[in-house]
Amino acid sequence: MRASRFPLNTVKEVPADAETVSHQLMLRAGMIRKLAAGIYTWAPLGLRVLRRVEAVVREEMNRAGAIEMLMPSIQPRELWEETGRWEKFGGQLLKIRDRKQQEFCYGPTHEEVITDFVRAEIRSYRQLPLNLYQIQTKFRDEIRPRFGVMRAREFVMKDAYSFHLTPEELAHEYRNMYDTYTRIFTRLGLKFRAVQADTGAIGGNASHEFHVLAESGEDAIAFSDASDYAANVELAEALAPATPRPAPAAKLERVDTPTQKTIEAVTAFLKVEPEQCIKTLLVRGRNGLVALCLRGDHELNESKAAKLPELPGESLLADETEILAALDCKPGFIGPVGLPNNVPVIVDRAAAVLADFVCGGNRDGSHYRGANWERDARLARIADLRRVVAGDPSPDGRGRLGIARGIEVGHVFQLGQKYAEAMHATVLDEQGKARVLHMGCYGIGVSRIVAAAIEQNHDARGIVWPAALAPFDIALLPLNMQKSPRLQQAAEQLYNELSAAGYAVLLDDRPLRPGPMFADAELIGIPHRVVLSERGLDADTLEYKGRCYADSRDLPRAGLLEFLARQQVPAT
RNA sequence: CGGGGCAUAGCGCAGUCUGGUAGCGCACCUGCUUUGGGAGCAGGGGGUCGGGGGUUCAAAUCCCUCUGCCCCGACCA
Repeated sequence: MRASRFPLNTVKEVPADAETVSHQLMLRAGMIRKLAAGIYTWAPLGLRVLRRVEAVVREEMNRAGAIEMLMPSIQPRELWEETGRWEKFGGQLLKIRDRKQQEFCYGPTHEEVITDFVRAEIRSYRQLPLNLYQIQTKFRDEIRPRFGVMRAREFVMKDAYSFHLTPEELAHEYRNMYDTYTRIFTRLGLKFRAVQADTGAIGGNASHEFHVLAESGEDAIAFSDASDYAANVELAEALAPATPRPAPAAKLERVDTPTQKTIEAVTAFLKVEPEQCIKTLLVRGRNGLVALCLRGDHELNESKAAKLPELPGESLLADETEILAALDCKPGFIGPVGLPNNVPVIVDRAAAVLADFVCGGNRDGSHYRGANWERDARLARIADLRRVVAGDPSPDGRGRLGIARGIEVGHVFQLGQKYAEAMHATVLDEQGKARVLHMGCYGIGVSRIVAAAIEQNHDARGIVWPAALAPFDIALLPLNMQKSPRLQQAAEQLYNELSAAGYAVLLDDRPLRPGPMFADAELIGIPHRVVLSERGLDADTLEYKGRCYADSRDLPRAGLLEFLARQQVPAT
């Protein structure tokens, strides 16, 4: 590609509304342009990168035996009614109407469409197992799109769906996809980690997320320092403390805490540590309010709470009005001691081994100190409620947990029969009996990977693409070529040679001074730079510099192809 | 959904308080000089000041209203 013919619109100034490095660099490099909140145009430069991600994904999916297809992005309401998700999916589902006032949604995912397709097309167990995928634009009406294409409303996703006669077959394909994802992210040059994930409201047996490790990541992942245990923090189990609860030593005593409503204020006021306090959260249960007790320094893990049988499948804190209706005090002074019997108390494992603790007094402006379970407060129900923190023992019994931040770029899921059952997707088995299909689904955030790769690979001058993702392999920069016919000729010749050898070359034939040429090549992150100059022609050399190296080196002009081959520059 | 902020040339901003017919930097176009790390000089093009309504002799500026965008928060007692 000749730079004079390619819309390279790089900018020096950092766009005002871009917060993350990847967003800033993608805008500065001219890869994307915003059209509306969370909706982006992929400029030619950005599209080249996106296509390279797609190429790797496609190649590995095909190698794994999956088969590509393409489903519509517009989907009729009726299909979503079958699974109940027209309502349940919530505000993220973009609903639209056609001229006849028929309702559709813009697909945020394709379980319904694929299941509809498969139930019509696949009739026999002999056609199984089957793994179908597509690479396609999705739309999710995010509450808060941000960070450019990292959390966009419209984005490109690879979604695959597999169908099986038995759970064993499904588990087998799940493993196949897990391994395939590992290969994909490795080929893309990303530092990533597969972690156990919450199956959440979707249900199902097993699920793993693939996270690119980056400080700007929106997810927290917990991993052991001594084993390969890794899980999304939402899922990571907090083990019960090994030490038993000490016997009560202190007397229960009510203390005045006129304005101290938070753990921080109470501990400062009473001169105790948060570890010695119990905080009590009131949540909406199936039948009235439920009290959740945690140690003062711990935080509630809402997805763990949501799974408690006492809660309606989600964890919503009660508001002040509800609390005042049930208790005689405001939030900030609630505690397990003397709580009405119609409010069930669920105690976190770590909170359950405290003795002589401080807790709310169930009266405004009042706390207890020296409180003890069983002696002063009910301890009928103990559960794992809290978010793990760094230093907690690993749930597999080996090592301690660390917490890292990650960007979720892939998710594999054993869905089981949830959709097949709702939509009556069956095949006939050997006995001629209808059997409901078992289903898996496997997603990769293709456009998000572009941003995630930049988060991991950049420096002060711009993007430093992993080889597999670079929009061009080589930047060919002839310095001041418009003044020198022989330099022009040499550049053209080298450009043709490199292109013929399969490299994606950007020949910078713009009449620019050297500075801006170098700056552009570095900003857009081309891995290899070859400089041609009058000086070099005289000496029959050219200059090579790798994007991630500080220094350049002179090479004999004739030896470039051989040199590049040794550098393992990818040729497409 | 709640709170805050912003909207003026492709981008980044000033001008708004105190009304008087729109400006700076980058980018872009032309010419000359320059040429190994984002050049210099000279000239030039580009704006219904987010939309609508109102006040006024006069509105980017004051008032009303709508829209879009950004940030923070969504209750950890």
